[in-house]
Amino acid sequence: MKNREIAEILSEIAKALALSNDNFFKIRAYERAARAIKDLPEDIEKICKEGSLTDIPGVGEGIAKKIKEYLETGKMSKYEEVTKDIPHSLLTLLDIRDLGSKTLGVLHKELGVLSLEDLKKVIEDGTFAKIEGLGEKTAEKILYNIREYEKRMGKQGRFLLGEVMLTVNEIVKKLKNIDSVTRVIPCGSYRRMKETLGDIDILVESKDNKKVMKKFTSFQEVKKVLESGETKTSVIIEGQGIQMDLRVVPEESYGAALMYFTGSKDHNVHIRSLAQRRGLKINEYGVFRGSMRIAGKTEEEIHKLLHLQFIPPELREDRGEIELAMKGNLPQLVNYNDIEGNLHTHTKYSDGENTIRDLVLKSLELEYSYLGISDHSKTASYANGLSVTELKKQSEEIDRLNEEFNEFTILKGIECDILLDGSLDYDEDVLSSLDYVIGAIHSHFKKNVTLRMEKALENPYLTILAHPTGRLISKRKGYELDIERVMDKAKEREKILEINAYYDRLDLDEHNTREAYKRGIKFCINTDAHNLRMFDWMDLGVGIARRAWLGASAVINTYKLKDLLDLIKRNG
DNA sequence: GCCGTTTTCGGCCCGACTGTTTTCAGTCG
Repeated sequence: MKNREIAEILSEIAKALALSNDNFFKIRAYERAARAIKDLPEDIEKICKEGSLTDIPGVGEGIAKKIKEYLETGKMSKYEEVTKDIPHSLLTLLDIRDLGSKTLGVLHKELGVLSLEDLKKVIEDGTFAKIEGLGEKTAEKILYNIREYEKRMGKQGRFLLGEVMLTVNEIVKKLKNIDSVTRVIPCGSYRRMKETLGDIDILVESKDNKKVMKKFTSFQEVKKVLESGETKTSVIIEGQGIQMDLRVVPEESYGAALMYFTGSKDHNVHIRSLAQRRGLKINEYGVFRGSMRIAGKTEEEIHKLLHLQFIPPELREDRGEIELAMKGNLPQLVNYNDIEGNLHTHTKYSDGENTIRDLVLKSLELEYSYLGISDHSKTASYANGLSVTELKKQSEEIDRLNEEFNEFTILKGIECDILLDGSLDYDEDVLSSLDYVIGAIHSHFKKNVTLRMEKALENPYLTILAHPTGRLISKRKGYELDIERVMDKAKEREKILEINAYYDRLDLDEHNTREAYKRGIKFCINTDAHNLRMFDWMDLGVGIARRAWLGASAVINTYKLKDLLDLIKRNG
């Protein structure tokens, strides 16, 4: 996939144009196209071959032609042209907070700044502060931001959703405890359930802005206050170093503020221009006709006023959801409370921390109606995989517990290693004694992974393929495999692909999930839980499913027990 | 450079905060 590569080039063109003071709207067009391509679910080369580049929102004839040129020749002449007199080292300086193209353009022109070293030098020798419009305070602020920039250089610069969830929950709880606060909702990419976040946006409903801001900035989690006004405050959070933006609005504006603060940016721009064409104006305080506010209290009433079906946050990416909402054709998405059970879980029998009973009680707390136990198979010695004898012992314990909890069902499963030759880790008679088998690759990531998976998918006993690409978001790229072939085989053999909601895996990701969904493949959302707390990651997996536009019928662990058994028995 | 429920030309979302200014430009989301 060259999506990221092309997005980066378009973004650099935008930066170069900005430094040359080119047309503002042209710059924005490049930025928008770059964002759309970076987050595109499909492979851009495939789209180009189909001749449908201009179907991408924000890509017109001009940019399509440039992308085509790049894919065919490996070069983009527009990029070469605009960066001819602007070194790459200058463009990267635009990633420093509060240093925009206007300021950097002046520094380049008047002080000859070309690099980070140059920039530091002109700040330290005082020439920076002498430029008209700048000053000591700005110099100090930029210097601080340079240090922060240097710290995150080389790092991804984004945070994992599952990683920031705890921090967010803590702070939401504290905010709710403030007297005048009536509602607190995390917005932004957090609410849209993107797998990684750049920052955290929190919306508060209160009549006493000053009090909220004062309390918030004094929370012990706050490391530095970037800015703080009547309605908006930005801080850096201790530990993770993530930025948190807090916005306070009154009740009558809460719906409009939710929409504004949830984004995405492109979705908002699209919605607002739609309103504009109807003679309306939308901002974070409401929908206005002239100076009259005619809506704003809830998101639902704003959608209704614009003749739009309600658009769930996870779809708000300007990928065609607005057009569908206009026609009332949005997909019915799987819901967070549709999940009936977790089928990929580990117990003390292998490398989990809890007993089967503990997991049953946790499942009951979550109002699940069944639970699948899937400890590791015998070859997975590093994870204390189960011998045939141990598996039998576990089976007997499950029988006893099933009698004890008669309204609830525990299913017998296994996370079975797919071996080097593509075979499964137990004999047929063992596999056939189980309710279902999850196949997983845990070793030899570079050896014939595609072939091994294909062979495993042909095995009649395999039910579900675990974490199909093997990636770890922040650490490991994944197996060397042809995921398209694996998807085709899964479809052919009617096998189920797992959406593994372990916070660092999130595998399949939303793009592959959407591709597989288009093929008519079914999924199972699991948390791969090794302890009770990990059960709470289920929402991450449902978030991926929703972002990939999946309906509940594509997710087998939303089925009632009987339907689930029908499916996996037929399958296994 | 993109785009169309007044348009294939002439628009392009909207507002908060800060610092350097005496009314606003730059940056951000």
